[in-house]
Amino acid sequence: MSVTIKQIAEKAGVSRGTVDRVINNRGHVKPEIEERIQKIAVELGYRPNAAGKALAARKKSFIIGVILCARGNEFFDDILKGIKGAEQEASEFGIQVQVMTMKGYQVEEQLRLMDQLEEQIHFLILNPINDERIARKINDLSEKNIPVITVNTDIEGSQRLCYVGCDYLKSGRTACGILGIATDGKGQVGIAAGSVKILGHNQRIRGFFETQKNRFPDLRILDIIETEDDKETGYAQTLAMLKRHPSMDAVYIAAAAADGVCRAVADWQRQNMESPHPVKIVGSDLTPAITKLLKEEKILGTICQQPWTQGYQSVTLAVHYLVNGQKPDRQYFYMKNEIKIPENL
Amino acid sequence: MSVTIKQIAEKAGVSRGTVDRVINNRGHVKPEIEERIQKIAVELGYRPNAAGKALAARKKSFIIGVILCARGNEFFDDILKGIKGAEQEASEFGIQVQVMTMKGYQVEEQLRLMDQLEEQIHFLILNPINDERIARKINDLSEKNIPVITVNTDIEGSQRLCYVGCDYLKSGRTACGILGIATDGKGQVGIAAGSVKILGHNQRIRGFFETQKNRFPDLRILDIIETEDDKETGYAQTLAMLKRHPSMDAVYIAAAAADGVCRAVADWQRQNMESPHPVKIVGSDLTPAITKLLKEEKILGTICQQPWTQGYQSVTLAVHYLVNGQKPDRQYFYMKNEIKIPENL
DNA sequence: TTGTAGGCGTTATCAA
DNA sequence: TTGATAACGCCTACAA
Repeated sequence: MSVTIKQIAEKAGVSRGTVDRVINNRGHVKPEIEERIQKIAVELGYRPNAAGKALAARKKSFIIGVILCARGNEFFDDILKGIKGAEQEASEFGIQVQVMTMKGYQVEEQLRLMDQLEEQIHFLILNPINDERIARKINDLSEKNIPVITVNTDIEGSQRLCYVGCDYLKSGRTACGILGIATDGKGQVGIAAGSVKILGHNQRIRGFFETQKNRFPDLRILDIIETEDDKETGYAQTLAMLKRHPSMDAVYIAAAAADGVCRAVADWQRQNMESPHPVKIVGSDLTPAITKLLKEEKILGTICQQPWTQGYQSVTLAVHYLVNGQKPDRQYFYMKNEIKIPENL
Repeated sequence: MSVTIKQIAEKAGVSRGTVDRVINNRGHVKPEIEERIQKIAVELGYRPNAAGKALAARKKSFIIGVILCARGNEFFDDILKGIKGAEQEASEFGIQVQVMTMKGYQVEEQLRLMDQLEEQIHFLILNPINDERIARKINDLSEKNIPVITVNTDIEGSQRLCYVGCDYLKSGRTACGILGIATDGKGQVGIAAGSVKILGHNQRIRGFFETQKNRFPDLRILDIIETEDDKETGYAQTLAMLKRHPSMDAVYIAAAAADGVCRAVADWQRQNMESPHPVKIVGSDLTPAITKLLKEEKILGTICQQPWTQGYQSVTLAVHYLVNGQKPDRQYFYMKNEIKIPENL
């Protein structure tokens, strides 16, 4: 049976209160007694009981705030589900979760939401826009004792506790690995990014190049376009790219707008009567749209990033911080890059 | 803030004890009062607090027994780690976990271990040998109020509460999907199973055939051998198979003994000077041996089955049963079939 | 059939 | 600086 504070107190000949003060570094304990208690705790292998903590924590009633650029972006649905899942657990600690979503990536809007939440919350989970003003606001909150965790996208130059999300570099490498396998290392590849300015897409492309260089030297990357995460732009840009490079036989979609890209490929194949050949496509994430394309075998596979876990884990880390006062033990909580094909959906 | 038994008691004008009796169906409550309390509980959306339950459960001190055919099989290391992870959680409920491992698959040995544990435990997690005597023993234990969960392998004709483990059919389908992609749907495939008598390997092969038929009609399955999960047998059988079918250009390893198979392929490629061609290999699971083969690019990829989660989840389900008296809500807890290539290790 | 009281481990408050 | 006490939500033995 595991060791309790009570047992330590008995063994040390002090009250439970004193042991609690020592264990949680609350001060107000005579140094020699502190030392004795520490020693006994280690000796007995004391591990705090989470259930006890949970019960005691209910008297405090903290609130965790969440801001996501999720409106009109179905990719975030799974992140939201993960947050909902953790909310149940948080409520056992008397902790509430307040989620706000915004549409698009306006810095002003995000700053406004942060200001608004500031009064009510004790912790912030943020899907940040990579802008200096946001970074400053994060630091501002941190100083006011509202720690921040970034989720899904990270931001440079801020004091966020940690980042929970995709390892975009690895995601790009994995995509290249799959296209390398599919084309016997000889693919003529085009890349469709959302915007090369978006940090994540940029890193995916870097990762793709890295693996191309190291492992598939005969694979060629012919072109990179930007879809602006928009179907129609994606369609037009992809079609133009295919016309520029008639030998292209593979496409990596490092962003949303997979529908547009796939439609362009299909149309081009229909038009390009003189030298028809298949174009192998690898996508990113697993939205309903992508699932459909997978099942219809319009794309070969897709590289996913555990969105549910991103939501769940960020809340769990916040709960752990609020209940135990413990910071996350590392800066980066990277998700797995899961490869999905029709067979293992 | 979430609803507690106390709040329900106040609203219903009865004591907490009575509410507890109703909520947990302990009987000894006047029907009309029972009904009233039920109604209020639903109305208020009562959800029991796990922390409170955990604390109260500590007074009972249950023991969960685990039997695994894990000795000398490094695949089970991750399952054991998952069990260790859940043990921590279980100990907060005052529940202990007692693990026994055995080498090989002797029915007698497993029966002996089951007999031995029977006296001490309140729940059994079993990696069963698919034999009728084991099934009978499972039913025997169930009647003695020791429920059983099967892990990693299932058994027919028993009353185990549920199965936690790999969806072998899907695993085989996924392997075929990858080899289909890698060979442009035109591979000449050999399959290396451990033994076609092992249920899991058999299902993997069935899954592989299924996808071949439905999605890759031009892919041909030339031969199936049995490695008996032994390196040397695997080597010899594979070499013989390659000699029988010189056109073979892909191998699916549905079992352990990947080293032997890969060595045979390498040797054969060295010998077969007249018509050299690459042989693409897909494996199963992610043991240290397989990881090495992946990194050396001797195999293309491998299909994994979340062994850690198998261990963790089986214990969690047992804990949940013992603490809440609730049976798992389904018969099958299937793991994801994760595709691993060097880039997303 | 129903209510009361004490305890599970931890923490906060108040008194000494 | 330290100790005593009550509370968090749930369960159970015992009393009424």
